[in-house]
Amino acid sequence: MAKDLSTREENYSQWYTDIVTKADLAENSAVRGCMVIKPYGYAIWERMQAELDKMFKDTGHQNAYFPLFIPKSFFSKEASHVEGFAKECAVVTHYRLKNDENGKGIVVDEAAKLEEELIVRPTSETIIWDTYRGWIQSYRDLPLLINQWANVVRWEMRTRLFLRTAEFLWQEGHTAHATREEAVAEAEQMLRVYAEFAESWMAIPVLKGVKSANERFAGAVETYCIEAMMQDGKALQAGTSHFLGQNFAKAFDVQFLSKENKLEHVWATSWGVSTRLMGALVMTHSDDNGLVLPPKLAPIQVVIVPIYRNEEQYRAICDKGLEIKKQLEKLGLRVKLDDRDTQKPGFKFNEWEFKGVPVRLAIGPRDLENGTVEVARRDTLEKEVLHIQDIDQKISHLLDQIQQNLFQKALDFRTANTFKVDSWEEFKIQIEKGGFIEAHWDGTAETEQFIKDETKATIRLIPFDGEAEAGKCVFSGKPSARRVVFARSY
RNA sequence: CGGGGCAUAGCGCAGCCCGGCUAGCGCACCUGCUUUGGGAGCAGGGGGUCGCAGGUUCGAAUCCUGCUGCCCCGACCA
Repeated sequence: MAKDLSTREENYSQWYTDIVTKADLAENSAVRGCMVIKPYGYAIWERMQAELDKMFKDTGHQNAYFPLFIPKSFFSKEASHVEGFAKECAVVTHYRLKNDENGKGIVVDEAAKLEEELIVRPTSETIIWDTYRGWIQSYRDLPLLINQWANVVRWEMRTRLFLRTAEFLWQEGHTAHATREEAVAEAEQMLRVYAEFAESWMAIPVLKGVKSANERFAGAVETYCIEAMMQDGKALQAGTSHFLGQNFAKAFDVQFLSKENKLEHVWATSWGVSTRLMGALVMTHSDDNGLVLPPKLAPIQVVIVPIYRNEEQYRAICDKGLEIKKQLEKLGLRVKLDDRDTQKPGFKFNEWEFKGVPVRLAIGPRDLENGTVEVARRDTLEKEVLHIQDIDQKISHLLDQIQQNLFQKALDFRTANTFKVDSWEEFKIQIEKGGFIEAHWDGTAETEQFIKDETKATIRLIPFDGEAEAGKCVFSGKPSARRVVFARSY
């Protein structure tokens, strides 16, 4: 049915690219590694932003904006942070162009060299902490709870639309607290916010946990994360939240006077999700017929397609369609009446299916006579005929059902592809098949590295809700107190 | 930065080995008529410095040399 689309079976990564480009979410740009997010894709991102922003504000955060450029010297102040990002920074060295003396276009004016080079932010900890020094004097200034929506640049070798691009959009929260406990609680709280968003809005089930030292954010004391399973069995980190300890406060000399009149360094967190979530959304729900969107994030939740033979029918059916649209919009639904006279119904059916619209209503002459409408749901591709007077209640209910069904399907898939493994032989076999592996680990970086080198699998997280269970490390045989989750990842 | 491949209409490709008339096909696009309950049919039409620069030749998309760009595979990563 869906022509021009690879199937997941044939070529999973081609299938992903096909959906992103053909559903009009994004395309590659003239700039290597950078994408153009197209209106339909951006509309989904805006819906994500709107809900996340509300969740951040509900938890007491305020938005602000910090510069795109960071003085190079700021980067060197936190040792492990520099080390983590140095290899992928874009650097601004000059501030002026001029006409080439030989008449060959525009060249960099070497006379306009910056005294101090500027880094295009790969993340904003350094510029933000340099700023916070001026904002924080006393415990009365704490906690400081700030978020920013921004673009960042990480010069990646290999890029893929949404999943890894040289420039991407994200939000980064940066908070300052008087105590260690409060900062840890903040990092944990924001991870719960992310998990809630992923599960309730994106219909993506996620595991919550802590990263191993190898996978920790550069400059963090502890990194928390949510991990989702894609349909090819690989893991995708969907959000991270970091407890930064006093690392940045010390590097940037951010101190406050406590109630006891003692000068102390503040405690910090940072947390972020990016346009990568768009990739997660595509890879979690979509099928071989195209994109599948959860109703809560779909820019169009219901599309109405009129079917007609002549001008007279066209007008009568579009009138009815408009009536239904208004009726549904009163319930707060996002509805589109596709009254284009330039495409045939069959074309429209396929197009909206490909674009993942959760519910399609078709109205033709027969329906007009019978007072009915054909309802098709994107997730199961099932169709039924309803009486027009029933659609008010039924459509809202159907959208809820679709939202739940998508979550349940994704959860069932993850459950079916999660395995407890207790021997190294079994581990090597299972990892080839994909999915999450729950195995014991001796807690050493050496073992983790060895497993990665041998199998390309990494520890995705040490689950929060993992039950204590004594066992032996799947690789070294040394004692272990709990299982951790291994997988190959994006 | 190492290994491989590609560059011909908006997109996808054929032609190149073995040089030769006006460079072709599918999709898309434009016009008209018939159509419209799962990607319409027919007819007509528009669109190309064959990546760039040299060379060989009577003649180059095709052969030779150099350059540039892009893609794929590896090391890095949300």
